[in-house]
Amino acid sequence: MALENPPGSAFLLAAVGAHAAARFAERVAELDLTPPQIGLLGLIAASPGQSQQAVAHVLGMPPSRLVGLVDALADRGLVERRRNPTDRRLHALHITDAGQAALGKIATIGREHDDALCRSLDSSERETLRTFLSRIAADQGLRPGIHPGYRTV
Amino acid sequence: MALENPPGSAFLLAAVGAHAAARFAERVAELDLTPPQIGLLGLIAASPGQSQQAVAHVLGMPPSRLVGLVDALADRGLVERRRNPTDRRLHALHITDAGQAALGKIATIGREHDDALCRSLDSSERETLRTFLSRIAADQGLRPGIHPGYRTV
DNA sequence: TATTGTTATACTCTATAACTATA
DNA sequence: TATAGTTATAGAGTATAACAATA
Repeated sequence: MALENPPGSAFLLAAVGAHAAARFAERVAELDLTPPQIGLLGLIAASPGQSQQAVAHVLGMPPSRLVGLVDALADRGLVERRRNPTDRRLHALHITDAGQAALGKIATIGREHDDALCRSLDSSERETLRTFLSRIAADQGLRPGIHPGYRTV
Repeated sequence: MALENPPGSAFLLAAVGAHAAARFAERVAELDLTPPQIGLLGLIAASPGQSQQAVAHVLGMPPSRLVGLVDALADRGLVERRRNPTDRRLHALHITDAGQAALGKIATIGREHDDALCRSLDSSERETLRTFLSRIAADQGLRPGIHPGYRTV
């Protein structure tokens, strides 16, 4: 889209945001994890014990898609499914110690990523940027910490 | 990715950017155009007469992918392929009057989209946001007006 | 009969590589 | 032999819908 001169805020946001997402995906590939898997891991850590249906609903994705993501994390021992004894249909999702350790590494990578992306802004400018982006996110109905890319479009 | 509290700049950028891109795609669907088609249309308008190979290289996509995009725009009469008489292998890409008209509508939609996305910022804040984003884009090697989503990852 | 999780199927998007026409 | 453009094939990712287990 080479349309406006200079480009508008929305185009810049989309372009820089796509770049940020691509660079983050590159960095975490080192851990053999994808951004969707990491988003799920973070959500399970933040609110453990939820059913797959509940988590899928929060992320705005079909439950069938969640199965594969949980499989990948469970195969590696980062999360576990615990059957509810009173209603054996439910699989409560919990993070493991290995999962917590992985989240620690991810947080470090995230900070490095943040610094590299915003190295052309000083610390006060970064704060201003975060303020503006948070305000837009809230105004646009984005839930904090949930990437809208999960949603059905 | 619900990892940091509060979320870092990179995550906010990726989330807000994905939201911006999704809303823009919704708006231009009314014209029966997709964002990649629009990006190509804008590039052809900005530098007409280039070969498909050259355009594919600028956008960072395989030439085979460009064929389908050009087909879609040419079928609708928005662009045209002109064979180079001295080297008949080359197809120079040009925008048509209908293509220019479509770009006009797209620009209007883009401004509306920009206003809706940034309605929680005043005009001076929007200017600051554009400044910061432009600086990040330049620092990160993003070429002005080219969406990095075209690139091979 | 309703609900949770899973699997099966089909569809979209894309890259790679084969092909053609021109040089 | 080399290059521009095109077509064919195959792979990834995803949604929809069918299915099995449990209530």
